[in-house]
Amino acid sequence: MEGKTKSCTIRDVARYCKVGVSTVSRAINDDPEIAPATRERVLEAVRELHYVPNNSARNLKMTESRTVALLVRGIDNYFYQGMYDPIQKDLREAGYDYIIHAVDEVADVTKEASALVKEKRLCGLIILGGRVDKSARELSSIDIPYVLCTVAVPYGKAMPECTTVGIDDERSAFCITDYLIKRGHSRIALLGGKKGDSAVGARRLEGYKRACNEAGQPIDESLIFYMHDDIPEFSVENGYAMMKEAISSGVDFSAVFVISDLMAIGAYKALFEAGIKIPYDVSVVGFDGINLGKFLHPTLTTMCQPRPQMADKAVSELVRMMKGDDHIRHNVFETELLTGESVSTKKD
Amino acid sequence: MEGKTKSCTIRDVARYCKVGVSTVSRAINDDPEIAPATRERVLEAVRELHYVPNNSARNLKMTESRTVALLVRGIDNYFYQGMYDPIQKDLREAGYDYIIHAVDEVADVTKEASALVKEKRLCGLIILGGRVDKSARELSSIDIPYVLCTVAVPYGKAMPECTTVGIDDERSAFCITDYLIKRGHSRIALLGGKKGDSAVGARRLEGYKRACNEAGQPIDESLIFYMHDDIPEFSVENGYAMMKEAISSGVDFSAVFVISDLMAIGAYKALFEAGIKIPYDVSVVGFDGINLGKFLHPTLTTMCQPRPQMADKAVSELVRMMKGDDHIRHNVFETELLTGESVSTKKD
DNA sequence: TTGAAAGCGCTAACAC
DNA sequence: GTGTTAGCGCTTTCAA
Repeated sequence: MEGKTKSCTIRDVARYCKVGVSTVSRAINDDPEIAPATRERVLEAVRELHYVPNNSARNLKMTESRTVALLVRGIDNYFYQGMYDPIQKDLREAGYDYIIHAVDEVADVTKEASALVKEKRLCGLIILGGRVDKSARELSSIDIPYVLCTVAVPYGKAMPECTTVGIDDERSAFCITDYLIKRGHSRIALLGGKKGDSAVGARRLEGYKRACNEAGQPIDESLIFYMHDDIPEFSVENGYAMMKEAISSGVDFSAVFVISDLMAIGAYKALFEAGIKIPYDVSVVGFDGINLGKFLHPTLTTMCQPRPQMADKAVSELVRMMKGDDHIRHNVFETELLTGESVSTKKD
Repeated sequence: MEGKTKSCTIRDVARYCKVGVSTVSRAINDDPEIAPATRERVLEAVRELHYVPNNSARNLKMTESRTVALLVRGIDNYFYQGMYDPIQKDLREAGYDYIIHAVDEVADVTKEASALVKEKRLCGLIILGGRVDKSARELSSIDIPYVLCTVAVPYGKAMPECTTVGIDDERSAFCITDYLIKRGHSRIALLGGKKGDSAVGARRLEGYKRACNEAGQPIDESLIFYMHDDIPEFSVENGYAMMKEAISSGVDFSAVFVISDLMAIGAYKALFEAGIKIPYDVSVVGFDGINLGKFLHPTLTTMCQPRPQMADKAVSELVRMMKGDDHIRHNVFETELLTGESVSTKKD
């Protein structure tokens, strides 16, 4: 058993094989102009010595790479499931390596991004999730092509000056609320975002309000419930707590619009525990279109974000830009109403 | 609007402020022995120029860091939800920075780990998920403290020679199968791992078999179902497909042991669609103890892996080792039977 | 308190 | 084909 040897460098390998460092470098980089015999000898030594190239040094030296990073904010967000695979596949097919770097909810995406770019000599970047606000300006310090995918833009703010892939939250929320209204519901509760949220929560709230307004229904603030601050955002648990709050508030409603499917699962539970039958007593709609919705009972009616297509687009847009086209584009995807069994038609 | 300026370096900042590079270095690293006035001036320039230090160069130079990496295999695995937070929090409290690096299912964890260690000058590493098989030997090339958390060790293989945190899959599977047997079930279907799996799937299968054997029940191979290769492992969809297969096979069973909770959600759906009532017609138990189980209807009986405690332990073990204690320990956590409403007692 | 200079490990010119 | 060598951008002695 060897002790904690100071990790060996390219020079150690070179010395070991009695060759120059560049020969070792060539061997490990599959340089064609090296004698196959030498290459084998070097590679053998590499294995022998457990040599692993120091990427920092490598990245420092190299002028360009074929590496794209996927920067994810909120790694455990169930919503992204189903996006990693297409992104990875598309990127591979386009001939790029890729790495996933996750940052936690509180991290500064912009900073992480800049650091990552420098560190890895990235040639492209996809930022998944997060929001763009005051730090948006600083995004411009990223000097390689990048695209923002499903990144929330606070209501009222201008779109960032970079390529984006997303949906129109306001419009989608409008549509699904309108769907409920068309089905005869006039008292629709909203399980929304955090109080004071200015991103997705706010956009979806706006859509909800507009639908009510256009249908001539006054907004009843007592029908609007906000996420609990002490429970993770957009979680099942939060949906459960919010729905319980709605029920115990005693306010009357025949339908609920829950702004995320995961929260809707929690809402289901709260309704069930209260003996309220979906959709007979109360109709429920979610938002996102995660796969779990189809496995609920009753299956969940929701607005589906076309995640695989969005993932594909994020990659194709990035590839386009990496090839030199520095046009900025905002790709707004249509959401699709996924009809489940959780909504009933109300006849007065 | 500035063009794509070649990203600026410490020398650019130095020149801009008319100071030496080391002064800039001191400023950005909060070196105490620098005049506050100079520091401010430099920091101002840093902002002005959008200067971001190149981590590769930094890591290359620095001899030690306080950075720990969390290497996750299968980033979209719902199971890990609830582990990121404690790990992050514990690490912060212990005074370490940390980064999350995700590798996809097919990547070579060992290689990624070695590269990451060198690249980031890590002082510690937690590997979450994945399995240890032929590459186990090469783990030894990681020359910093690291711990394997919820990493599957193939059946029959010796435990790796490093600190681990996990559960006894065989024993846990035994317990929950035994629980079903004690509740009067004698024909228990198993929705297991992939055919030929040698890790968790195999261990849980062994536990199932042992429970049957010890209860004097012969193993009926027709009761054992394997994951479909064309559907993601351990997914809801796979559980659904497997359960459908079990139902349509016509084989008789009064209970099902599903080796993951997520799969159990799919199984629920298949049973429901077939008009089979849980737990009256068929009892269902899962494995893992993810939060969603409590939100199902009926709530899921399952073996709960104490994820937060495992996360805490992973960190405390790592910290212990980083402080110089190079003792290896295998921490095997007890799983806990979480009783839900999905199991009925069968009286003959 | 600050600046000059020596590398960290690697790649890529350039010589041989 | 292979070796020598000049940096990549940074931190860190060591002098001033």
